[in-house]
Amino acid sequence: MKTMTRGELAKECGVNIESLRYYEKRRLIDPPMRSEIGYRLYSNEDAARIRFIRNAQKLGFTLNEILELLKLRIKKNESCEPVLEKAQKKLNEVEQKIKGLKSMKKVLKQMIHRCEESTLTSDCPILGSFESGREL
Amino acid sequence: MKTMTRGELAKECGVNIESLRYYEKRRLIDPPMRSEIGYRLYSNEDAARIRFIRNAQKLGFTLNEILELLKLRIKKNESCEPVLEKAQKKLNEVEQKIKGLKSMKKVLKQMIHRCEESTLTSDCPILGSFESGREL
DNA sequence: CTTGACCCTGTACTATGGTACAGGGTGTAA
DNA sequence: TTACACCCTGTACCATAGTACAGGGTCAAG
Repeated sequence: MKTMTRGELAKECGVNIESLRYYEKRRLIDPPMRSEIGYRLYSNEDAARIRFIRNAQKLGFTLNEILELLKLRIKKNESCEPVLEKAQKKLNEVEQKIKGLKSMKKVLKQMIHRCEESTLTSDCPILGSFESGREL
Repeated sequence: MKTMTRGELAKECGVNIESLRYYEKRRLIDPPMRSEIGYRLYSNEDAARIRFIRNAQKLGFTLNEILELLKLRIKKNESCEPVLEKAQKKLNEVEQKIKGLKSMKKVLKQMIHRCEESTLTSDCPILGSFESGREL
């Protein structure tokens, strides 16, 4: 299996080299294999995990939430119940976020439209964008 | 016009009373009117602004980004060009976020499905969820 | 055989986004 | 008239998520 050093992985995933150690400390990634002289050796799965973490962060999830997401793996001989429940909860969160982003999208489009039509008004559509989405 | 004190606004918007002062310092809200004895008096528009801020935060925008969004108001006698450009940029960001959330949604649904069907496997679908969305 | 580019550990510092006082004023209700 | 719930300012503290050393090891190229 192809492996990467810390610097290579950091470059590959576009993260700071120190962040990798930080994620390891926070248990977001498993302690990687070590070479004979003690260098960390990362797998492609580690890379996928790092990319997942960065993407999820951009979507507004905290590292703790991301840890929860990552723990949602189904292991053999283990009850599915708790996983199912958490996955369902996360799914709801994700759907709420999508909803919120869609209203933001709508309002941005409105603004772009107004600009293009030169319908200059001083009221701000952006403030109304969540009026009916307070529960997010 | 109906006004609110700091405590009332905080309660109304479900935020800590001190956060309001913090947002004022960060210029996310204008310095509000003051009563004769110096109490802050907030309008309904201020409340909408606070709600917008909180919602946008949950969607993964930083306070600086939110400030950018809030500045996207069209003022009379002002060129629309820069607003248009920024709005377009923000719109792209929002669309990318929606994309990312949709792939996360898909993968969560998959997991729920697997759970329900008791198709226990040890491979984790979550890691693949962004494989084709690295540009987010 | 040493210089440069990596890696290791531990620890300290930073930025962001709050949150919590301390010390003081106001205003109404018992 | 004093107790309580508010408000004010300034400043200090906190958690999260990194980021940057210091001090030291490894190894390939010149």
